[in-house]
Amino acid sequence: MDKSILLQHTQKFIQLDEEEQNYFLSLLQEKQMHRKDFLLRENELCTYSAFVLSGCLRAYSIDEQGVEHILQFAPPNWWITDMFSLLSGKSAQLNIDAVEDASVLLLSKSNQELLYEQVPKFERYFRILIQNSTVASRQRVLDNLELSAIERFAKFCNKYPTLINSLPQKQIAAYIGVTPEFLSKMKASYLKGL
Amino acid sequence: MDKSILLQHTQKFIQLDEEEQNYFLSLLQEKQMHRKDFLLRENELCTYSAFVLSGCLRAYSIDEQGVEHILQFAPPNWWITDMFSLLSGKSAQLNIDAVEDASVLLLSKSNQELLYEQVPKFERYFRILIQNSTVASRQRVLDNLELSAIERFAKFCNKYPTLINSLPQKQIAAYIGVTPEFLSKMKASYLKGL
DNA sequence: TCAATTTCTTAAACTAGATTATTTTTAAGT
DNA sequence: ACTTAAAAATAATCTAGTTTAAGAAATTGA
Repeated sequence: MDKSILLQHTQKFIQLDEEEQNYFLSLLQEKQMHRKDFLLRENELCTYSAFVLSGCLRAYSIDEQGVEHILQFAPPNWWITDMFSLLSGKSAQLNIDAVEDASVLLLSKSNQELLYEQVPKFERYFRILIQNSTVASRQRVLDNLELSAIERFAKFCNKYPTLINSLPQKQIAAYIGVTPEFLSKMKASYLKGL
Repeated sequence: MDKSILLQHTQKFIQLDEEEQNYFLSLLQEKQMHRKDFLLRENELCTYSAFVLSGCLRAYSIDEQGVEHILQFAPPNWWITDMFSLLSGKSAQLNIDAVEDASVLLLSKSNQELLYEQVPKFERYFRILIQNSTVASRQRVLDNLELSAIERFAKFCNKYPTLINSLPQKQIAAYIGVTPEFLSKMKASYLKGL
């Protein structure tokens, strides 16, 4: 699988010479995943971040009643990890698996630290990504506070137009925070309104 | 007001020599605030981050019906800003004001960039803070998805035991995502249950 | 210190969204 | 292609949390 899309991604934020690019790639490990394969399970230790080359992963938790709640989808060009576990060294609350066949590049925590030491520019690269991620998750907190279920659904459709068709509706419901039954009902009454 | 608590804070994450410390402090501007004074208003451009020395600030948005939704409280030792506006240069959706008399240190965006150039260690300092902030806001997204209002209230009490007494109940409601009336009701039925 | 404003409580009526259950449709694995 | 399982739709019932309203308590600032 072609790793150049990751280099294109880094180039948006920092300038790397040939040697730095090769060093970066040498720290990564490629992995092919099939639908439903896990990258991380609850209670394990998360030691990797993953960059998605193709396919799609998701990060989710399972509550006491066994219901899944999806924190993040990662289509191509996205990083995904359990940052809490990765940083704290405590066991993960999140599961990460593939919603469809996927190919990812893994960066281990120790290699990431090595990378920061050898090529300090990467402090900036990851700082910027994490900033964006903070902005996004804060916005989602606000959305949950101020928007109704229908509005959250509409926003999801605008934000992830590609996912909307490839993803089971059930998982969209688990992301926006409603039951699958209610999402179905919302769609029906929305279509009726046309 | 004593700026040393900020230096103590940085020292938890990076080691600075005397000169670097003084340089850092020279980039900061102290500001005294009274209760209800604004640091930022919706639709303005956010150009500062603030570190709270004493008192308490909050960041919130106001929806179409005029209802406030609180994204963050910032007691002493916390940074607060509208990261979206600061980074994008677009106008703020957030208001930031003081919930009680406060004293803060302001770091302008341009001084922050200067700081990254002059003392690259600060890339690390802010990266770590932002990482923690991402972890916290992602956890809050999950909490909103999986916890009931009572559970969110209990979690808030555990997490901010000091705020619980100094803060109007109305604002706690605006943070956990319920109406003040329902929070009052929850408290009453909880106490009855004892 | 006292009026004015804001905050808190209580309670009844209401609604967005959950739950449970059944049927139909779609997709997956062999 | 076939079989089994998973996902989606529909509908009736139920409930956590909202809305509206009005009085009591607490803060505030002048």
